Amino acid sequence: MLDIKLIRKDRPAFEKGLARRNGTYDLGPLMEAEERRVAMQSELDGMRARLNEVSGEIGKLMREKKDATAIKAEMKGLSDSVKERETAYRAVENDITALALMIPNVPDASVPDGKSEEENVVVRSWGEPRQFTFTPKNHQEIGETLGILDLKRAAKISGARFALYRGLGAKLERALISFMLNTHTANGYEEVLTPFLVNAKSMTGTGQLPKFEEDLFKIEGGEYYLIPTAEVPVTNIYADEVLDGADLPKKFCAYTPCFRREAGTYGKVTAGIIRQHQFNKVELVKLAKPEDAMAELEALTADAEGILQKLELPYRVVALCTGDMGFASAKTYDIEVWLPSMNRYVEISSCSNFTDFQARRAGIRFKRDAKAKPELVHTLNGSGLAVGRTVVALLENYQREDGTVEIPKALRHYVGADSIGK
RNA sequence: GGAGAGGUGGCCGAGUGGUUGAAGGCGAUGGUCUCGAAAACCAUUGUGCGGGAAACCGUACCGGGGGUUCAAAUCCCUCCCUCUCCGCCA
Repeated sequence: MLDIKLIRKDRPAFEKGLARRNGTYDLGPLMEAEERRVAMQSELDGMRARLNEVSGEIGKLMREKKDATAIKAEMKGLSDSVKERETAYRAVENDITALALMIPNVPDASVPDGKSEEENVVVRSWGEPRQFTFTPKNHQEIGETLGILDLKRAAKISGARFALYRGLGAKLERALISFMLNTHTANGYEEVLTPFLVNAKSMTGTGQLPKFEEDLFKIEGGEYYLIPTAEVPVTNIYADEVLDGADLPKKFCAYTPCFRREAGTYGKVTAGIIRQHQFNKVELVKLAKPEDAMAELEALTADAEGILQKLELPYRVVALCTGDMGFASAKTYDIEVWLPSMNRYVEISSCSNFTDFQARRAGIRFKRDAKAKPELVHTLNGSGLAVGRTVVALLENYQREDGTVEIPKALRHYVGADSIGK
């Protein structure tokens, strides 16, 4: 959510920022409602002041055993109209909230302009795509041949876009989760294990609701949503709290499964386990002081990259352009890993600075010192990494001509094997 | 699932329907004292919104929502959450 007070001060700046995104966002209805709200509040406050004053006088009269019937009757009228106006005021407030929740974050000045992912900017690359002396297979073929991936039976159990890992495949997935969490905790992130079902308030706090409900799985009965990312439960850990500025930045890492409807993606990658309704992910989340947030984004991205470096997987980092950035983000880097079967880089992590956008929705604040006013923190997160896609990258990049797969050195003692198959 | 108790300021904890934004304690902050510290003492100490350059003024908030009343932390309804006991269960 954007800062309505700030919009009031400099509306053109916000309009310019929003215009850089895809889609058009009209601040008109929001600000008109806000103007109405302010006028209504002045009026209401005045009425309530009068009511409070006279009520005090009535109290005095009653204690002195004097008659207050007439003045009571008069106040009944005022009291009733206050209630009427309060109802109208609440309606306007609700309108404002509903409108404000649908407006995306303003892109940071450093974000490149652009309409679509075509215009994202490659920031850096690491590692060289391997030159194969044979035709590399895709991960599905490798995995099924090795008996570590059984998508047919996953489809039988659940349906399309689900995975069944077996044997060393299952162990590889588990090993990666441990490896990632251990790496991140060594870098100062606190490991947390969160609920995988959350309420609507948490989803609203991070921005999945109300606008993107169709992307989410909702539990029948209406109480809970399955998390689409650990970002939701982790960012909301300190919702409606005031943190001590000395404790910032807060750094968390968390493993969770992620559940996504993937509605409207029928045309997109269907082969293998690239795009699933359920996948595992290790997430990094930070709560930072505003002035530190951009530097923390760089550091967080580097921490995510560290995993790929240890696994010796070639990747590149891309700065998303304004047209490709997510709803809540002010700046996003995608990390893309090289996939031989597709002969291109594919997203394996997305690292974003949400500035105060989520913090305002979720009510996450901090105090610089004991006397200071509370301020909104800035929130950040990034995948560190998507585990399923890491398996894909490992299988494809480390495949041998004989169909076996080497396990990268950093992972061997987690898996307890040097290779898969043989 | 059955029975009961409770949700008040950063924390603990009072609170008879009317000078209660809320006693008291702890903590925190500033000060006095001290070579310094501790202790003691004094003072200050919530958040949102509106107005104001500011001092400050107004208003709302005692789990959420609704109601009764001139007036609600206090009464009523409802929802949520926490705790205790019994049952069941990973």
